[in-house]
Amino acid sequence: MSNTIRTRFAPSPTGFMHVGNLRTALYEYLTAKHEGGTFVLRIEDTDQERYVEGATDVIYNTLKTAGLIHDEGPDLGGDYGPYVQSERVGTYLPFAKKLVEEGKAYYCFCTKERLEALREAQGNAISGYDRHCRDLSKEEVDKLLAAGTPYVIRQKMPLEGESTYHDLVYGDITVPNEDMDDQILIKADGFPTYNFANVIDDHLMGITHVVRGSEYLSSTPKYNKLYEAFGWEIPSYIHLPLIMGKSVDENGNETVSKLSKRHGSTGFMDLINDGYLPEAIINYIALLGWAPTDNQEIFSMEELIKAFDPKGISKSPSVFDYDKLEWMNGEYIKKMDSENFLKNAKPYYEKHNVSSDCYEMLEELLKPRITRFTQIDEKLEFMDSLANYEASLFEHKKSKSTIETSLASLEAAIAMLEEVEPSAWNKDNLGSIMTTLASQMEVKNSVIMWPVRIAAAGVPVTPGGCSEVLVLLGKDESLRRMRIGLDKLK
RNA sequence: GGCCCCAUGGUCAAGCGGUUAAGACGGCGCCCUCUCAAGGCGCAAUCAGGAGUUCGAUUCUCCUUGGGGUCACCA
Repeated sequence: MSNTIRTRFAPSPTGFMHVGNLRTALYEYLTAKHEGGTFVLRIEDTDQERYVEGATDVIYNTLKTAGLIHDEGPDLGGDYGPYVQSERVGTYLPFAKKLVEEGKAYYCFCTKERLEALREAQGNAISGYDRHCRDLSKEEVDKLLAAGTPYVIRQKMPLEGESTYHDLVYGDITVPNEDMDDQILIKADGFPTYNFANVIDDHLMGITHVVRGSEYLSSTPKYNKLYEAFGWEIPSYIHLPLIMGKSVDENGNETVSKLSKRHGSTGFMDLINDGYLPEAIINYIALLGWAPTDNQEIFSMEELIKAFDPKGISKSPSVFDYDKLEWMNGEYIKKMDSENFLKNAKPYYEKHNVSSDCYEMLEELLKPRITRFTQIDEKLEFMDSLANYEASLFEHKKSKSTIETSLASLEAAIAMLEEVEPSAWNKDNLGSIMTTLASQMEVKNSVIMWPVRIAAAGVPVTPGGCSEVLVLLGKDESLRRMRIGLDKLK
Protein backbone atom coordinates (compact mmCIF):
# COMPACT_ATOMS: atom_id res chain seq x y z
CA MET A 1 0.00 0.00 0.00
CA SER A 2 2.95 2.30 0.47
CA ASN A 3 3.25 2.96 -3.23
CA THR A 4 -0.39 3.82 -3.73
CA ILE A 5 -0.95 7.05 -5.60
CA ARG A 6 -2.23 9.93 -3.52
CA THR A 7 -3.39 13.20 -5.05
CA ARG A 8 -5.00 16.18 -3.42
CA PHE A 9 -7.29 19.00 -4.30
CA ALA A 10 -6.21 22.01 -2.27
CA PRO A 11 -8.53 24.94 -2.91
CA SER A 12 -8.61 28.08 -0.88
CA PRO A 13 -12.08 28.96 0.31
CA THR A 14 -12.97 31.97 -1.79
CA GLY A 15 -16.64 31.12 -2.18
CA PHE A 16 -16.31 30.62 -5.91
CA MET A 17 -15.36 27.51 -7.83
CA HIS A 18 -14.01 28.38 -11.20
CA VAL A 19 -14.25 25.71 -13.91
CA GLY A 20 -10.47 25.84 -14.16
CA ASN A 21 -10.21 24.81 -10.54
CA LEU A 22 -12.81 22.17 -11.10
CA ARG A 23 -10.92 20.70 -14.00
CA THR A 24 -7.81 20.58 -11.87
CA ALA A 25 -9.79 18.71 -9.23
CA LEU A 26 -11.13 16.38 -11.90
CA TYR A 27 -7.68 15.49 -13.20
CA GLU A 28 -6.41 15.03 -9.66
CA TYR A 29 -9.32 12.71 -9.00
CA LEU A 30 -8.81 10.80 -12.23
CA THR A 31 -5.07 10.50 -11.75
CA ALA A 32 -5.65 8.87 -8.38
CA LYS A 33 -8.66 6.76 -9.28
CA HIS A 34 -7.20 5.40 -12.48
CA GLU A 35 -4.58 3.71 -10.33
CA GLY A 36 -6.94 2.90 -7.49
CA GLY A 37 -5.32 5.62 -5.44
CA THR A 38 -6.54 8.09 -2.86
CA PHE A 39 -7.98 11.53 -3.49
CA VAL A 40 -7.54 13.99 -0.65
CA LEU A 41 -9.29 17.29 -0.01
CA ARG A 42 -7.34 19.91 1.85
CA ILE A 43 -8.53 23.43 2.56
CA GLU A 44 -5.81 26.05 2.20
CA ASP A 45 -6.94 28.96 4.30
CA THR A 46 -3.66 30.46 5.42
CA ASP A 47 -4.76 33.89 4.32
CA GLN A 48 -6.74 35.23 7.24
CA GLU A 49 -7.65 38.40 5.42
CA ARG A 50 -9.46 36.52 2.74
CA TYR A 51 -11.77 34.47 4.90
CA VAL A 52 -15.20 34.08 3.32
CA GLU A 53 -18.21 32.82 5.25
CA GLY A 54 -19.63 29.56 3.93
CA ALA A 55 -16.91 29.17 1.35
CA THR A 56 -16.01 25.65 2.38
CA ASP A 57 -19.60 24.60 1.83
CA VAL A 58 -19.30 25.77 -1.74
CA ILE A 59 -16.33 23.46 -2.11
CA TYR A 60 -18.14 20.48 -0.62
CA ASN A 61 -21.24 21.08 -2.69
CA THR A 62 -19.32 21.49 -5.88
CA LEU A 63 -17.30 18.33 -5.43
CA LYS A 64 -20.40 16.41 -4.47
CA THR A 65 -22.55 17.49 -7.38
CA ALA A 66 -19.63 17.09 -9.74
CA GLY A 67 -19.19 13.53 -8.54
CA LEU A 68 -15.63 14.00 -7.35
CA ILE A 69 -15.73 12.04 -4.16
CA HIS A 70 -12.76 12.55 -1.91
CA ASP A 71 -11.44 9.81 0.34
CA GLU A 72 -9.98 12.03 3.03
CA GLY A 73 -10.82 15.57 4.03
CA PRO A 74 -11.98 17.90 6.77
CA ASP A 75 -15.46 16.37 6.73
CA LEU A 76 -14.36 12.75 6.45
CA GLY A 77 -11.19 12.70 8.45
CA GLY A 78 -8.33 10.37 7.61
CA ASP A 79 -4.93 9.36 8.84
CA TYR A 80 -3.22 12.59 7.82
CA GLY A 81 -5.44 15.22 9.43
CA PRO A 82 -6.29 17.85 10.18
CA TYR A 83 -7.14 18.73 6.59
CA VAL A 84 -7.63 22.43 7.12
CA GLN A 85 -4.44 24.43 7.14
CA SER A 86 -5.60 26.94 9.70
CA GLU A 87 -5.94 24.00 12.08
CA ARG A 88 -2.37 23.01 11.36
CA VAL A 89 -0.72 26.36 12.11
CA GLY A 90 1.46 24.84 14.78
CA THR A 91 3.09 22.38 12.45
CA TYR A 92 4.78 24.82 10.10
CA LEU A 93 6.88 27.08 12.30
CA PRO A 94 9.07 24.27 13.71
CA PHE A 95 9.93 23.15 10.21
CA ALA A 96 10.93 26.68 9.28
CA LYS A 97 13.01 27.06 12.41
CA LYS A 98 14.75 23.83 11.67
CA LEU A 99 15.85 25.26 8.34
CA VAL A 100 17.04 28.42 10.08
CA GLU A 101 19.15 26.32 12.44
CA GLU A 102 20.65 24.48 9.53
CA GLY A 103 21.46 27.75 7.80
CA LYS A 104 19.00 27.05 4.99
CA ALA A 105 16.65 29.85 5.97
CA TYR A 106 16.91 33.12 7.85
CA TYR A 107 14.98 35.72 9.78
CA CYS A 108 14.15 38.83 7.80
CA PHE A 109 13.20 42.04 9.56
CA CYS A 110 12.59 44.17 6.52
CA THR A 111 9.42 46.22 6.77
CA LYS A 112 6.74 46.20 4.13
CA GLU A 113 7.60 49.84 3.50
CA ARG A 114 11.19 48.98 2.70
CA LEU A 115 10.16 46.22 0.35
CA GLU A 116 7.72 48.51 -1.37
CA ALA A 117 10.38 51.15 -1.84
CA LEU A 118 12.67 48.47 -3.17
CA ARG A 119 10.14 47.37 -5.71
CA GLU A 120 9.57 50.93 -6.79
CA ALA A 121 13.27 51.55 -7.22
CA GLN A 122 13.60 48.42 -9.32
CA GLY A 123 10.94 49.64 -11.68
CA ASN A 124 10.54 47.41 -14.64
CA ALA A 125 13.62 45.38 -13.88
CA ILE A 126 11.93 43.36 -11.18
CA SER A 127 14.46 41.18 -9.47
CA GLY A 128 12.80 40.34 -6.20
CA TYR A 129 14.03 40.70 -2.68
CA ASP A 130 17.56 42.10 -2.35
CA ARG A 131 18.50 39.61 0.39
CA HIS A 132 19.18 42.45 2.78
CA CYS A 133 18.80 40.26 5.90
CA ARG A 134 20.33 37.12 4.47
CA ASP A 135 23.68 37.63 6.11
CA LEU A 136 22.78 39.26 9.37
CA SER A 137 25.05 38.14 12.19
CA LYS A 138 23.76 35.85 14.92
CA GLU A 139 24.09 38.72 17.40
CA GLU A 140 22.09 41.13 15.32
CA VAL A 141 19.35 38.59 14.81
CA ASP A 142 19.16 37.74 18.51
CA LYS A 143 19.05 41.41 19.42
CA LEU A 144 16.23 42.16 17.02
CA LEU A 145 14.35 39.07 18.10
CA ALA A 146 14.73 39.98 21.77
CA ALA A 147 13.42 43.44 21.02
CA GLY A 148 10.31 41.89 19.61
CA THR A 149 10.93 43.15 16.08
CA PRO A 150 8.40 41.69 13.65
CA TYR A 151 9.99 39.20 11.31
CA VAL A 152 9.37 36.75 8.53
CA ILE A 153 11.39 33.66 7.73
CA ARG A 154 12.85 33.40 4.25
CA GLN A 155 14.51 30.53 2.52
CA LYS A 156 18.08 30.86 1.24
CA MET A 157 18.14 30.16 -2.46
CA PRO A 158 21.28 29.20 -4.34
CA LEU A 159 22.83 32.22 -6.07
CA GLU A 160 24.16 30.52 -9.13
CA GLY A 161 23.70 27.48 -11.31
CA GLU A 162 20.38 26.15 -12.53
CA SER A 163 17.73 23.71 -11.44
CA THR A 164 15.89 21.13 -13.47
CA TYR A 165 12.90 19.00 -12.70
CA HIS A 166 10.73 16.66 -14.65
CA ASP A 167 7.08 17.23 -15.36
CA LEU A 168 4.92 14.38 -16.67
CA VAL A 169 3.27 16.68 -19.19
CA TYR A 170 5.88 19.29 -20.06
CA GLY A 171 9.03 17.25 -19.74
CA ASP A 172 12.18 18.75 -18.26
CA ILE A 173 11.94 22.31 -17.02
CA THR A 174 15.11 24.23 -16.27
CA VAL A 175 15.30 27.54 -14.42
CA PRO A 176 18.35 29.69 -13.54
CA ASN A 177 18.85 29.64 -9.78
CA GLU A 178 19.54 33.35 -9.62
CA ASP A 179 15.94 33.93 -10.67
CA MET A 180 14.63 32.25 -7.57
CA ASP A 181 13.62 34.68 -4.88
CA ASP A 182 14.43 34.06 -1.23
CA GLN A 183 10.81 33.17 -0.70
CA ILE A 184 9.00 33.82 2.53
CA LEU A 185 8.14 30.71 4.49
CA ILE A 186 6.51 32.21 7.56
CA LYS A 187 4.66 35.49 7.39
CA ALA A 188 4.81 38.22 10.04
CA ASP A 189 1.50 37.01 11.43
CA GLY A 190 3.07 33.63 12.12
CA PHE A 191 1.10 31.91 9.39
CA PRO A 192 2.95 30.00 6.71
CA THR A 193 2.80 31.22 3.14
CA TYR A 194 0.89 29.14 0.65
CA ASN A 195 4.12 27.91 -0.89
CA PHE A 196 5.51 26.67 2.39
CA ALA A 197 2.36 25.14 3.81
CA ASN A 198 1.72 23.50 0.50
CA VAL A 199 5.02 21.67 0.46
CA ILE A 200 4.92 20.72 4.13
CA ASP A 201 1.39 19.38 3.86
CA ASP A 202 1.93 17.57 0.60
CA HIS A 203 4.82 15.78 2.20
CA LEU A 204 3.14 15.09 5.51
CA MET A 205 0.02 13.86 3.75
CA GLY A 206 2.00 11.53 1.54
CA ILE A 207 0.98 13.16 -1.72
CA THR A 208 2.72 11.32 -4.56
CA HIS A 209 1.43 13.27 -7.55
CA VAL A 210 1.04 17.03 -7.54
CA VAL A 211 -1.49 17.98 -10.20
CA ARG A 212 -2.03 21.70 -10.72
CA GLY A 213 -2.30 24.45 -13.28
CA SER A 214 0.64 25.41 -15.45
CA GLU A 215 0.90 28.78 -13.72
CA TYR A 216 3.07 26.88 -11.23
CA LEU A 217 5.44 25.60 -13.87
CA SER A 218 8.10 28.21 -13.28
CA SER A 219 7.80 28.34 -9.51
CA THR A 220 8.07 24.60 -8.99
CA PRO A 221 11.87 24.67 -8.73
CA LYS A 222 11.41 26.81 -5.61
CA TYR A 223 9.18 24.15 -4.13
CA ASN A 224 11.75 21.54 -4.95
CA LYS A 225 14.41 23.47 -3.08
CA LEU A 226 12.25 23.03 -0.02
CA TYR A 227 11.95 19.30 -0.52
CA GLU A 228 15.70 19.15 -0.96
CA ALA A 229 16.34 21.25 2.12
CA PHE A 230 14.35 18.78 4.20
CA GLY A 231 15.71 15.79 2.39
CA TRP A 232 12.24 14.76 1.29
CA GLU A 233 11.30 12.92 -1.86
CA ILE A 234 10.06 15.23 -4.59
CA PRO A 235 6.60 14.23 -5.85
CA SER A 236 5.69 13.60 -9.47
CA TYR A 237 4.41 16.72 -11.18
CA ILE A 238 1.55 16.97 -13.62
CA HIS A 239 1.03 20.53 -14.76
CA LEU A 240 -2.12 21.31 -16.68
CA PRO A 241 -2.58 23.73 -19.56
CA LEU A 242 -4.70 26.74 -18.75
CA ILE A 243 -8.30 27.21 -19.80
CA MET A 244 -8.86 30.35 -21.81
CA GLY A 245 -11.90 32.42 -22.65
CA LYS A 246 -12.79 34.23 -25.84
CA SER A 247 -13.63 37.89 -25.69
CA VAL A 248 -13.72 41.03 -27.78
CA ASP A 249 -11.41 43.89 -26.91
CA GLU A 250 -12.18 47.61 -27.17
CA ASN A 251 -11.06 47.66 -30.80
CA GLY A 252 -13.52 44.96 -31.71
CA ASN A 253 -10.86 42.31 -32.13
CA GLU A 254 -11.42 38.84 -30.82
CA THR A 255 -8.85 37.84 -28.25
CA VAL A 256 -8.31 34.98 -25.86
CA SER A 257 -7.12 35.24 -22.30
CA LYS A 258 -7.21 33.27 -19.10
CA LEU A 259 -10.82 32.38 -18.40
CA SER A 260 -12.41 34.81 -16.00
CA LYS A 261 -15.75 36.23 -15.03
CA ARG A 262 -15.85 38.62 -17.95
CA HIS A 263 -16.20 35.60 -20.19
CA GLY A 264 -19.63 34.90 -18.74
CA SER A 265 -20.59 32.12 -16.42
CA THR A 266 -17.34 30.49 -15.51
CA GLY A 267 -18.18 29.31 -12.04
CA PHE A 268 -19.38 25.74 -11.73
CA MET A 269 -22.51 26.87 -9.93
CA ASP A 270 -23.11 29.54 -12.57
CA LEU A 271 -23.15 26.86 -15.21
CA ILE A 272 -25.48 24.70 -13.14
CA ASN A 273 -27.83 27.64 -12.73
CA ASP A 274 -27.72 28.21 -16.46
CA GLY A 275 -29.09 24.72 -16.91
CA TYR A 276 -26.00 22.67 -17.65
CA LEU A 277 -25.89 19.19 -16.16
CA PRO A 278 -23.01 18.33 -13.83
CA GLU A 279 -22.20 15.21 -15.86
CA ALA A 280 -22.04 17.22 -19.06
CA ILE A 281 -19.82 19.87 -17.52
CA ILE A 282 -17.46 17.24 -16.18
CA ASN A 283 -17.44 15.42 -19.49
CA TYR A 284 -16.74 18.61 -21.38
CA ILE A 285 -13.93 19.88 -19.21
CA ALA A 286 -12.37 16.43 -19.13
CA LEU A 287 -11.88 16.85 -22.86
CA LEU A 288 -10.51 20.37 -22.49
CA GLY A 289 -6.83 19.70 -22.44
CA TRP A 290 -6.98 15.94 -22.57
CA ALA A 291 -7.78 13.49 -25.33
CA PRO A 292 -8.34 9.74 -25.14
CA THR A 293 -6.52 7.37 -27.44
CA ASP A 294 -9.68 6.68 -29.41
CA ASN A 295 -12.39 9.03 -30.60
CA GLN A 296 -14.81 8.63 -27.74
CA GLU A 297 -16.45 11.87 -26.68
CA ILE A 298 -19.20 10.96 -24.27
CA PHE A 299 -17.75 9.63 -21.06
CA SER A 300 -19.31 8.61 -17.79
CA MET A 301 -17.16 9.18 -14.74
CA GLU A 302 -16.37 5.47 -14.63
CA GLU A 303 -15.28 5.54 -18.24
CA LEU A 304 -13.12 8.59 -17.59
CA ILE A 305 -11.42 6.87 -14.70
CA LYS A 306 -10.70 3.90 -16.89
CA ALA A 307 -9.51 5.86 -19.92
CA PHE A 308 -7.61 8.66 -18.22
CA ASP A 309 -3.91 8.80 -18.89
CA PRO A 310 -1.65 11.81 -18.24
CA LYS A 311 -0.01 11.06 -21.58
CA GLY A 312 -3.11 12.44 -23.26
CA ILE A 313 -2.82 15.82 -21.58
CA SER A 314 -1.93 18.56 -24.02
CA LYS A 315 0.52 21.37 -23.40
CA SER A 316 -1.15 24.27 -25.06
CA PRO A 317 -3.94 26.28 -23.49
CA SER A 318 -7.47 25.55 -24.63
CA VAL A 319 -10.40 27.85 -25.19
CA PHE A 320 -13.61 27.18 -23.31
CA ASP A 321 -16.24 26.65 -25.99
CA TYR A 322 -19.79 27.17 -24.81
CA ASP A 323 -21.12 25.85 -28.12
CA LYS A 324 -19.61 22.47 -27.58
CA LEU A 325 -20.71 22.35 -23.96
CA GLU A 326 -24.18 23.18 -25.21
CA TRP A 327 -24.11 20.32 -27.65
CA MET A 328 -22.80 17.91 -25.09
CA ASN A 329 -25.47 18.93 -22.61
CA GLY A 330 -28.03 18.14 -25.27
CA GLU A 331 -26.53 14.71 -25.75
CA TYR A 332 -26.92 14.02 -22.05
CA ILE A 333 -30.51 15.17 -22.11
CA LYS A 334 -31.30 12.89 -25.04
CA LYS A 335 -29.86 9.92 -23.22
CA MET A 336 -31.57 10.69 -19.95
CA ASP A 337 -34.11 8.20 -18.58
CA SER A 338 -37.71 9.25 -18.19
CA GLU A 339 -37.65 9.51 -14.44
CA ASN A 340 -34.75 11.92 -14.46
CA PHE A 341 -36.09 13.85 -17.36
CA LEU A 342 -39.42 14.36 -15.67
CA LYS A 343 -37.75 15.48 -12.48
CA ASN A 344 -35.96 18.24 -14.36
CA ALA A 345 -38.83 19.16 -16.64
CA LYS A 346 -41.75 19.04 -14.25
CA PRO A 347 -41.37 22.56 -12.85
CA TYR A 348 -41.77 23.91 -16.35
CA TYR A 349 -44.69 21.61 -17.13
CA GLU A 350 -46.45 22.85 -14.06
CA LYS A 351 -45.73 26.45 -14.84
CA HIS A 352 -47.47 26.07 -18.19
CA ASN A 353 -50.30 23.89 -16.89
CA VAL A 354 -49.43 20.83 -18.91
CA SER A 355 -51.72 17.89 -18.23
CA SER A 356 -49.83 15.00 -16.71
CA ASP A 357 -51.30 12.84 -19.51
CA CYS A 358 -48.94 14.68 -21.84
CA TYR A 359 -45.72 14.18 -19.88
CA GLU A 360 -44.65 11.11 -21.78
CA MET A 361 -45.31 12.63 -25.18
CA LEU A 362 -43.64 15.88 -24.18
CA GLU A 363 -40.51 14.07 -23.16
CA GLU A 364 -40.21 12.67 -26.65
CA LEU A 365 -40.88 16.04 -28.19
CA LEU A 366 -38.55 18.00 -25.98
CA LYS A 367 -35.54 15.70 -25.81
CA PRO A 368 -34.23 16.43 -29.29
CA ARG A 369 -35.26 20.07 -29.09
CA ILE A 370 -33.56 21.35 -25.99
CA THR A 371 -29.95 21.52 -24.95
CA ARG A 372 -30.81 22.84 -21.50
CA PHE A 373 -33.90 22.33 -19.39
CA THR A 374 -34.27 26.06 -18.94
CA GLN A 375 -35.26 26.21 -22.60
CA ILE A 376 -38.47 24.31 -21.95
CA ASP A 377 -39.96 27.50 -20.63
CA GLU A 378 -40.04 29.30 -23.93
CA LYS A 379 -40.96 26.16 -25.84
CA LEU A 380 -44.19 25.92 -23.92
CA GLU A 381 -45.01 29.59 -23.90
CA PHE A 382 -47.52 29.18 -26.70
CA MET A 383 -49.70 27.21 -24.31
CA ASP A 384 -50.25 30.06 -21.90
CA SER A 385 -52.27 32.28 -24.15
CA LEU A 386 -52.99 32.75 -27.80
CA ALA A 387 -50.76 35.33 -29.43
CA ASN A 388 -52.34 38.06 -31.49
CA TYR A 389 -50.84 36.97 -34.78
CA GLU A 390 -51.44 38.17 -38.35
CA ALA A 391 -53.42 36.12 -40.81
CA SER A 392 -50.39 36.12 -43.07
CA LEU A 393 -48.93 33.50 -40.73
CA PHE A 394 -51.13 31.00 -42.52
CA GLU A 395 -49.29 31.53 -45.77
CA HIS A 396 -46.53 29.03 -46.15
CA LYS A 397 -45.03 28.22 -49.49
CA LYS A 398 -43.46 24.90 -48.65
CA SER A 399 -46.66 23.60 -47.14
CA LYS A 400 -48.58 24.93 -50.10
CA SER A 401 -50.74 26.91 -47.76
CA THR A 402 -52.44 30.16 -48.68
CA ILE A 403 -55.11 32.19 -47.00
CA GLU A 404 -57.69 30.43 -49.16
CA THR A 405 -56.55 26.87 -48.56
CA SER A 406 -56.15 27.55 -44.89
CA LEU A 407 -59.64 28.85 -44.65
CA ALA A 408 -61.03 25.73 -46.25
CA SER A 409 -58.80 23.44 -44.24
CA LEU A 410 -59.60 25.03 -40.95
CA GLU A 411 -63.30 24.96 -41.58
CA ALA A 412 -63.22 21.30 -42.47
CA ALA A 413 -60.87 20.41 -39.66
CA ILE A 414 -62.95 22.14 -37.05
CA ALA A 415 -66.00 20.28 -38.23
CA MET A 416 -64.17 16.96 -38.00
CA LEU A 417 -62.50 17.65 -34.68
CA GLU A 418 -65.69 18.75 -33.02
CA GLU A 419 -66.95 15.22 -33.42
CA VAL A 420 -63.98 13.59 -31.74
CA GLU A 421 -64.74 12.04 -28.39
CA PRO A 422 -62.57 13.59 -25.64
CA SER A 423 -61.28 10.11 -24.86
CA ALA A 424 -60.07 9.76 -28.44
CA TRP A 425 -58.26 13.08 -28.38
CA ASN A 426 -54.83 11.60 -28.77
CA LYS A 427 -51.93 11.98 -31.10
CA ASP A 428 -52.46 8.93 -33.27
CA ASN A 429 -56.14 9.40 -33.72
CA LEU A 430 -55.86 13.10 -34.47
CA GLY A 431 -53.08 12.38 -36.92
CA SER A 432 -55.13 9.91 -38.86
CA ILE A 433 -58.12 12.26 -38.87
CA MET A 434 -55.95 14.92 -40.50
CA THR A 435 -54.54 12.64 -43.13
CA THR A 436 -57.95 11.24 -43.87
CA LEU A 437 -59.26 14.73 -44.28
CA ALA A 438 -56.39 15.59 -46.55
CA SER A 439 -57.07 12.69 -48.85
CA GLN A 440 -60.78 13.45 -48.87
CA MET A 441 -60.03 16.99 -49.91
CA GLU A 442 -57.37 15.74 -52.29
CA VAL A 443 -54.68 17.97 -50.90
CA LYS A 444 -51.27 17.34 -49.37
CA ASN A 445 -51.23 16.61 -45.66
CA SER A 446 -49.43 19.86 -45.05
CA VAL A 447 -52.31 21.88 -46.45
CA ILE A 448 -54.34 20.65 -43.49
CA MET A 449 -51.61 20.32 -40.89
CA TRP A 450 -50.06 23.73 -41.34
CA PRO A 451 -53.10 25.92 -40.75
CA VAL A 452 -54.40 23.74 -37.94
CA ARG A 453 -51.11 23.91 -36.15
CA ILE A 454 -50.75 27.65 -36.68
CA ALA A 455 -54.27 28.36 -35.51
CA ALA A 456 -53.85 26.21 -32.44
CA ALA A 457 -50.43 27.50 -31.46
CA GLY A 458 -50.61 31.05 -32.69
CA VAL A 459 -46.89 30.97 -33.34
CA PRO A 460 -44.90 29.65 -36.30
CA VAL A 461 -42.53 27.46 -34.31
CA THR A 462 -43.76 24.76 -31.99
CA PRO A 463 -42.09 21.83 -30.25
CA GLY A 464 -43.92 19.18 -32.16
CA GLY A 465 -46.35 18.81 -35.01
CA CYS A 466 -49.98 19.62 -35.50
CA SER A 467 -51.51 16.69 -33.66
CA GLU A 468 -49.10 17.01 -30.75
CA VAL A 469 -50.00 20.66 -30.33
CA LEU A 470 -53.67 19.75 -30.32
CA VAL A 471 -53.10 17.14 -27.65
CA LEU A 472 -51.13 19.55 -25.51
CA LEU A 473 -53.87 22.15 -25.65
CA GLY A 474 -56.77 19.77 -25.23
CA LYS A 475 -59.94 19.64 -27.25
CA ASP A 476 -61.73 22.71 -25.97
CA GLU A 477 -58.82 25.09 -26.10
CA SER A 478 -57.72 23.77 -29.49
CA LEU A 479 -61.11 24.35 -31.03
CA ARG A 480 -61.46 27.72 -29.41
CA ARG A 481 -58.20 28.82 -30.94
CA MET A 482 -59.00 27.33 -34.31
CA ARG A 483 -62.21 29.30 -34.50
CA ILE A 484 -60.30 32.46 -33.75
CA GLY A 485 -57.97 31.55 -36.58
CA LEU A 486 -60.90 31.03 -38.84
CA ASP A 487 -62.16 34.50 -38.06
CA LYS A 488 -58.82 35.97 -38.93
CA LEU A 489 -58.99 34.30 -42.32
CA LYS A 490 -62.47 35.54 -43.18
C1' G B 1 11.37 43.92 -18.88
C1' G B 2 13.81 38.93 -16.81
C1' C B 3 12.61 33.86 -16.59
C1' C B 4 9.46 29.61 -18.01
C1' C B 5 6.03 27.28 -21.31
C1' C B 6 3.25 26.73 -25.79
C1' A B 7 2.14 26.80 -31.42
C1' U B 8 -2.32 21.31 -36.54
C1' G B 9 -9.02 24.36 -39.59
C1' G B 10 -13.09 29.55 -36.07
C1' U B 11 -12.98 26.01 -31.41
C1' C B 12 -11.60 21.04 -28.99
C1' A B 13 -8.13 17.87 -31.14
C1' A B 14 -5.64 12.79 -33.41
C1' G B 15 -0.84 12.47 -35.43
C1' C B 16 4.60 10.98 -32.88
C1' G B 17 10.04 10.89 -40.36
C1' G B 18 6.88 8.62 -45.77
C1' U B 19 -0.95 9.55 -44.21
C1' U B 20 -5.69 11.49 -49.67
C1' A B 21 -3.31 15.29 -42.26
C1' A B 22 -8.54 11.42 -38.30
C1' G B 23 -12.77 12.69 -35.44
C1' A B 24 -16.02 16.26 -32.72
C1' C B 25 -18.38 21.30 -32.06
C1' G B 26 -19.68 25.32 -35.02
C1' G B 27 -20.66 26.96 -40.33
C1' C B 28 -22.69 25.83 -45.19
C1' G B 29 -25.61 22.63 -48.59
C1' C B 30 -28.84 18.48 -49.63
C1' C B 31 -32.35 14.64 -47.89
C1' C B 32 -36.31 13.70 -44.45
C1' U B 33 -40.49 16.91 -43.03
C1' C B 34 -47.04 20.37 -41.16
C1' U B 35 -42.96 24.48 -38.14
C1' C B 36 -38.53 24.03 -35.23
C1' A B 37 -35.37 20.36 -33.83
C1' A B 38 -33.39 15.51 -34.06
C1' G B 39 -31.50 12.09 -37.73
C1' G B 40 -28.95 10.82 -42.56
C1' C B 41 -25.57 12.41 -46.43
C1' G B 42 -22.12 15.86 -48.21
C1' C B 43 -18.95 20.50 -48.58
C1' A B 44 -15.60 24.35 -47.05
C1' A B 45 -11.69 25.11 -43.50
C1' U B 46 -5.48 23.56 -40.34
C1' C B 47 0.27 22.01 -40.04
C1' A B 48 2.50 30.60 -38.06
C1' G B 49 7.22 32.04 -40.95
C1' G B 50 12.40 31.07 -42.09
C1' A B 51 16.82 28.25 -41.90
C1' G B 52 18.93 23.57 -41.13
C1' U B 53 19.19 17.66 -40.27
C1' U B 54 17.44 13.87 -43.64
C1' C B 55 16.52 10.34 -49.64
C1' G B 56 12.09 12.51 -47.34
C1' A B 57 9.59 16.86 -42.68
C1' U B 58 3.32 18.61 -39.56
C1' U B 59 6.62 15.34 -36.84
C1' C B 60 13.84 16.41 -34.99
C1' U B 61 17.22 21.21 -34.13
C1' C B 62 17.85 26.53 -34.24
C1' C B 63 16.01 31.46 -35.15
C1' U B 64 11.88 34.81 -35.89
C1' U B 65 6.95 35.88 -34.96
C1' G B 66 2.71 35.18 -32.13
C1' G B 67 0.26 33.57 -27.62
C1' G B 68 0.20 32.36 -22.50
C1' G B 69 2.19 32.06 -17.56
C1' U B 70 5.17 33.98 -13.65
C1' C B 71 8.14 37.44 -10.97
C1' A B 72 3.52 39.39 -3.31
C1' C B 73 4.09 38.90 4.15
C1' C B 74 -2.37 36.06 -2.47
C1' A B 75 -3.45 31.29 -3.00
